[in-house]
Amino acid sequence: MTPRSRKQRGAGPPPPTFGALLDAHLERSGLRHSGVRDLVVEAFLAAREHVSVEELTRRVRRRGIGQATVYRTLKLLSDCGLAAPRQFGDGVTRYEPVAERAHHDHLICTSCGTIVEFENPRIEALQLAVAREHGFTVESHKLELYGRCAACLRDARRARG
Amino acid sequence: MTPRSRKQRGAGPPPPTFGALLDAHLERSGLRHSGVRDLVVEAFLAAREHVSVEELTRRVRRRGIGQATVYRTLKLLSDCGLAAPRQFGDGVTRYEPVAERAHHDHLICTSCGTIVEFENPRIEALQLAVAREHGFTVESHKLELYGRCAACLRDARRARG
DNA sequence: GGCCTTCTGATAATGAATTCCATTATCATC
DNA sequence: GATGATAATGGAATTCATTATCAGAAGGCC
Repeated sequence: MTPRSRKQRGAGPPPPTFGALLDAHLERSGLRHSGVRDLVVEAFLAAREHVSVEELTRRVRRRGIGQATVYRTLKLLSDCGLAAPRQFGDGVTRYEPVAERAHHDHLICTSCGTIVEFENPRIEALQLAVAREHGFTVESHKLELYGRCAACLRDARRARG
Repeated sequence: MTPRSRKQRGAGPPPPTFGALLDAHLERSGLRHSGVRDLVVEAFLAAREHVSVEELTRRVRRRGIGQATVYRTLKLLSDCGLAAPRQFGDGVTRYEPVAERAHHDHLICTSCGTIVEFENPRIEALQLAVAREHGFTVESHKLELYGRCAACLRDARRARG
């Protein structure tokens, strides 16, 4: 058990960092550290939007990192719950980091592709209630609302009249 | 304009049938009728679960229908809003008929793959409210809750102790 | 029936995701 | 610091779902 980065300051439980959680998973699974993986993770965290493997590969290719490794790293992060894969219907899987901030859901404009994030505790509470009614426990969820954003609605109105 | 199946009985607006809606779309788009397509649609409606192209093809192949046609037909139904594509994260797109009953969402067991449908008007109402706050209009949505079903929870408990 | 267009089935093509394999890097142990 | 076992890597090859192509069949109007 590595004792590194076990800082405990002030009141409340110690906040586990992204790196610490990843380390824990690596240890648990008998995996190793690697500089390449660190670079991919770093680039992943730096890209704050929902990033595809292709996009992320483009950002690390100049350092000689291949896309197979990017696939593997994102899958690794998904496995330990540090990244969430999302499919918005265009055939490519996008990933976003979790554990940095609260869970959120998405509004997707079917006209221009804009993605807006939101969170709503009341919806989350109702989800848990529904699951319990069916005997389920909830590990994760996806909520996506597809429609037209304000700008596209304005454009549509202007074009019509 | 084909006047077929325009039955109007009792009070309230006339309920457009699945076939009538499809006909309207075909006419609007300058497409034709075909016996093969009718067979695929029939098989699609007969399979009430969320069906993949592969599964649906298996059910119509003995009548000489190829999977390219199944893909095309399901895409056609999606285009006119009579089928809804769903991706549950296993890489295959599943379709389900709409316009037959109210919209519903899904509980997916991450252990055994069971899919349970539910609907919750309060969640739907909150979704509309959230969208309005962001200036969006909602055309459709997807809500999926991933977790463990009652049976798998029971098995897990038994295996543990 | 003739004509034009759409539809169909077989198959090739596409593209995202995974796997293979030879090489390299990591890390506990000496 | 050298060694050995094994995970990690990059590029190519492969898999698999989906889409495009094309020649021939079928729908629908005259």
